[in-house]
Amino acid sequence: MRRQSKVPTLDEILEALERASEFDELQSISEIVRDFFSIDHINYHWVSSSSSPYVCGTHSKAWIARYHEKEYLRVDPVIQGCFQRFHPVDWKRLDWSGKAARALQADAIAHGVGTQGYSVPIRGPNGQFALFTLNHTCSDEEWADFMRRNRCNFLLIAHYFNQKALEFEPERAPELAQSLSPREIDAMTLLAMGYSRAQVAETLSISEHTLRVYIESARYKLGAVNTTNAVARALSRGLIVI
Amino acid sequence: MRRQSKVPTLDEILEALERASEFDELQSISEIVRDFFSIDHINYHWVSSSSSPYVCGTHSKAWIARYHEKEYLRVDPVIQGCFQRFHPVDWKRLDWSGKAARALQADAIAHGVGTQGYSVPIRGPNGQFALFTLNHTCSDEEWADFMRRNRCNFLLIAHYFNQKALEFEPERAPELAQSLSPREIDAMTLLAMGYSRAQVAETLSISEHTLRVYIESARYKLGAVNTTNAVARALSRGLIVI
DNA sequence: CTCTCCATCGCCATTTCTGGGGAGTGAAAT
DNA sequence: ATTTCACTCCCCAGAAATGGCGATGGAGAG
Repeated sequence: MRRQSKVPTLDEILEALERASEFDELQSISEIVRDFFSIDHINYHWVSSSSSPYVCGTHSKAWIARYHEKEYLRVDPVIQGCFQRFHPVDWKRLDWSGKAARALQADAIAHGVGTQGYSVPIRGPNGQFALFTLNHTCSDEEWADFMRRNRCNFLLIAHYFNQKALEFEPERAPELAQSLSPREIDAMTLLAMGYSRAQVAETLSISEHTLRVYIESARYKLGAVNTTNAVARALSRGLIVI
Repeated sequence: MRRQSKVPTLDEILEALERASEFDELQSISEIVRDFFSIDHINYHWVSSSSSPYVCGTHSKAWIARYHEKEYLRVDPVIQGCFQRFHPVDWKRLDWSGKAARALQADAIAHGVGTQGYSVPIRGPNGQFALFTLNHTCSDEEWADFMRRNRCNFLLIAHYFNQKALEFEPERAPELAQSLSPREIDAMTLLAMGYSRAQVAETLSISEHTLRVYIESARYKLGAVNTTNAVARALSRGLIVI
């Protein structure tokens, strides 16, 4: 048994994650994970621009502040690339050709993020989306080899981090019970597909007025101020899919 | 090394999953996984009401057919429970009190599904959702102990199954879109947040006419027919976040 | 047996979008 | 150096969405 040794096993790290009862613990576990894998940085980032940022990891405070200040979230190829993928992705495989993306990249390296990156997308209920990211400075070959050996571990650690984040932020998904009725889902889906109200009403074989009741009702349930916002909220909560 | 033995290691199972190139292979790997864990059933189920069902595993064809015939999808507490959760869930912890749910439960047991169940929710891009389920007939204590020991493995296997399913259904993946300009992203984001055009224009400190040019331009790039559709597409492609 | 929620229908006035024109600047890319 | 593209500004008229009023019947839950 290695229980007494200074370096914990992966299982012990997962257990520690499971036992964590407050945010600060995640922060210190981040450092343990980083040391365990002997890499420069690990970072957990719950991606959402509307609510307060939810980040923990070993990146410098300066970098995190700058990331928000510059609103890099909007142009980050890591975010955009991972959002469309299921599988974790090496940063080298992303598209950094945009001007804003290159600026972000240079800024990140200047802030000591590292030259190599690997991000695991994680998704929870209601369209929740987070990234678990590893960073290091080393050769491409070393990095690829390291990833080959450890990516399963990263999947698990990412999962545990996200589980805790969801636990600590229950207000993120509170009025989930307010799901939409089947007709409301139909209406929202067709609207998201670009149908006008008249077309939706015809498609659903109901009067346009009835349709409006559904839209209003969905809008109310979603706390949206107009149809576009209702569709956006329904989409980002995973209530509809287009 | 157990490489030569008849029973594969978990790593070998994951490798086999990774190598799989067609649907039928997943079916046979399901049986290997079932035997590996010595349980009654394992099942991978891509949950989607719109497209054709996507199921593989060791449940009987009769049960799968009945599940669809009876439209149990709509009332299944496993689906409803897992859809709202991030963490895998034991079927005992779900709410089986509804009339339809109890009928489903009785029907499932009659079809040999087993008395114990454990389902892992998995989510991919664009609201993709799937379940990886384990079933067995044994005591609650045995089941709980088995799950404690193996749930990390199930997370990984579920992930690999889903990865393959997504690979085999490429039409679900949206074409990687050309990105929007910063101003277009601003416009789409604010529209998604429910701002009217006048409000967006004021927020961005531009004329409403200019704003319209951005919206039109984004709409064209996204292949959208109207603003709501453009916002929906931008959201589901991860170009904007709200 | 209520009570809530879902599904369905109607009218009117006002606000907001949409689609059709056109035009000039500066920065980046080829 | 020429082209491309992002960004900015302007007008108008018709189409579409919104807000507020109200109503009936049925299914399921407590």
